[in-house]
Amino acid sequence: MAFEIETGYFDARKIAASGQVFRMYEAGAGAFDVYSADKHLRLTEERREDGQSCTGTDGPEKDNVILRLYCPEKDLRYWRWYLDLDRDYEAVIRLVDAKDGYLRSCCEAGRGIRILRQNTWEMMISFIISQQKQIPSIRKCIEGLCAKLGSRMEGWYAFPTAEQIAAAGPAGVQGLSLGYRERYIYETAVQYLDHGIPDGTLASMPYSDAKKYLLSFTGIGEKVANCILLFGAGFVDAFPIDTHIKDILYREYYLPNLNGKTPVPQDKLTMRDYERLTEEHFARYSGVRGIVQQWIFASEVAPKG
DNA sequence: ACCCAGGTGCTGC
DNA sequence: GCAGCACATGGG
Repeated sequence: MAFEIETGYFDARKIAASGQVFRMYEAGAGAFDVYSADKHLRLTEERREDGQSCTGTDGPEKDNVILRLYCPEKDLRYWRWYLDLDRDYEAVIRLVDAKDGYLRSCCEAGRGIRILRQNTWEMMISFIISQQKQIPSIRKCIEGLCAKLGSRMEGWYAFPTAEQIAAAGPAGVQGLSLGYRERYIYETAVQYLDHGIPDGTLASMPYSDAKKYLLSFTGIGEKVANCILLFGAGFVDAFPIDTHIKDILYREYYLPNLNGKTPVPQDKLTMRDYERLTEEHFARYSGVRGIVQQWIFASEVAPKG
């Protein structure tokens, strides 16, 4: 079944390349296959040329995209929610400090990127895999894991459930180039079956409780927890700080604001220092800092199509 | 051969 | 609390 939705601020290619989702593939001009847990969506995107391609000015693009969702009717609500179409991203763009030229260029480059509301369990395992890996390699590992342990669908594999990973035993996660993450994945699956999610969904918990819960799993630390909260639980204020974001914070917000003081070398800055930098310079984006983070990451780190 | 990748766990102070 | 190190594997 095809369902048509008019929207604005949507760029599927940028979303697919933004590093937040690993199972979203371009399948020809303006068409994308998205896989989430045991669901599949074929998405097409048609852009109306409303005047010009807004380079320079920041005039809001109003409902200039027609999305077509091809999926079973019972999944329509899931995918609509997944795409986060109800959030006003133009309002977030309007928050951007006019004096912050760097961030202005990032949000222009990142215009059209929405923060997807992905499956929490899938994000837990995906971002455990992501540590110390590059995005193409992460994709390969995830597809390998799906093919080995996930349910076979028509022409693709579902993301393996915690039951499937745990039932396969420690050997189930071997032979997939997961390296030292094998243990993290297997143990997290077992722990997930034990603890479950305390009270329904992470999204319904207070932020700090949700984070504490995630940190209790083997292989989930501060950075991975923030990615899960941001991409898999709807906490758009979560701000994952990885090596790239560290470099950028140091270059764009630490060095230019020394006021004559002698710089501390970057490898001397602690995690607290980076958190302090974010607090200082991104306070005005409180509540939506994850969106800002994604603009930065996508415009500077993610593979440029 | 060397360095790095969307880091985390463990140890020792 | 925070530093220092080990941990697999693939790619430049």
